[in-house]
Amino acid sequence: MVRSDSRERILDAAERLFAEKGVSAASLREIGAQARANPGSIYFHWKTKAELVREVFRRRLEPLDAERMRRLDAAERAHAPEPVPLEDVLAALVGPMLRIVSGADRGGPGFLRLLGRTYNEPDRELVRMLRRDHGATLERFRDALARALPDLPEEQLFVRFHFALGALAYTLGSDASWQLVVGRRRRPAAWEEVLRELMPFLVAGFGAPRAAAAAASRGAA
Amino acid sequence: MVRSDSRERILDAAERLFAEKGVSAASLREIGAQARANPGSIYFHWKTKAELVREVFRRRLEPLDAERMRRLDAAERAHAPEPVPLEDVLAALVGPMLRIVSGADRGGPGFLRLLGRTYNEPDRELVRMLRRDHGATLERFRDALARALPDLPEEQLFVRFHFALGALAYTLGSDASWQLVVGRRRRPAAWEEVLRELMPFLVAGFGAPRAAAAAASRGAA
DNA sequence: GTCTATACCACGATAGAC
DNA sequence: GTCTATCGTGGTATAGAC
Repeated sequence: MVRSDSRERILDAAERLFAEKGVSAASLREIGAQARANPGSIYFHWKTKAELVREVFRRRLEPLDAERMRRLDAAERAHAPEPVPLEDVLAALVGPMLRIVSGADRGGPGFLRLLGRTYNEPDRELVRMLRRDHGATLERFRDALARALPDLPEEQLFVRFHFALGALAYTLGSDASWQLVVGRRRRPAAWEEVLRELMPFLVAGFGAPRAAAAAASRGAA
Repeated sequence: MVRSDSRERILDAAERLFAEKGVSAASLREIGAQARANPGSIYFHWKTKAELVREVFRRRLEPLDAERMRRLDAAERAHAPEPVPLEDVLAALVGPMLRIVSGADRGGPGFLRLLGRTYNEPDRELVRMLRRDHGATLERFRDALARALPDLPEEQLFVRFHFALGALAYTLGSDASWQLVVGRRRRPAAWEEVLRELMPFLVAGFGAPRAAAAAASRGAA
């Protein structure tokens, strides 16, 4: 408590500001101000801004990834030698986010917005960092999806996984973009509900018939 | 031609740099350098950076939106008093992008990446501008989707439209994010092919059973 | 219409007092 | 461990020569 209280305050403020204005637009000065800490003291805890960013993500993603893995592990055990069904794989991927959204986790929803935006971030270094630290989870789920859909050619599976991540990231990251769709109406539903709606959308999308062979698609029997 | 050659060069350079590094990270200095024009002369053509950004978008989106509208108009005429089928609505939305991607339009693919990213941009002003200038198209397609899916409650339609735009925006905007999915493999397919794959994914997603039922569903084909 | 030069400010980062 | 003070860089934008 006495040790380093400001450290946590800085992480909280950084997370909030990153989610609100984007990582690059949020300045250390402003983070310091919101955390009631001096911008200079950020450099006592982290060597650079990038290190601070990294810890903001790690603090949230490590438990999130761990729970996703746990749920996928459990599903794999439950289905014995059979592959885990598509719905259950997706539930293990998306479900743990519901928990964070559901509010027990202070500031969690803000982080999900940040996360959604960051996957589509132009900053190469940031995405590379995210992948180095947390890419293993996505790879594991990608492989689980491949086992759940053995008839879908690998390349199409990758593309569809990409679509799914897009729908997810956009849903999480958006805020302003809701207004593009919804216009002046009230937001259509609480986040929890929206994530629940996402599931059947993705299940159906993954199960869709293949695109017309008109594209002269290569490979893939 | 003689008149203001640098003006077009500046727009091209700005578009390229916005797509590559993001709107806020691309500086007027760098834009000027790439356009072989002086940063100062940008201010002869536009009052602020925001005005330049606005024109970069307008230059591409106006023809794109016009073609989308034309195709939707044509589909509506073709289907007489019946609503346009879901696939055709989506084709009118996504199809015109294929043209741009297909290369006749120099720099077009770069713009699509920019567009995809911008819908999820933290910068409130930028999104507001985009909506003011080009939101009418999305509203029109949203309404066409509502007519194509009369049994889907309005709120769920909105949410699914949002998912669809997310998959689309992410697909367009990504580049780095492909690597998250695909790992070290080669890029799975040309963009044109990927957009074609998107169609059945979205059609199936829109046609999915409602969420409540799916929560406990097992063994869906 | 395009250039050079520059004002002015906010940024990330460092040094050193306390 | 936190502060103040400050450095150098690079951002948007402007003034004025050509």
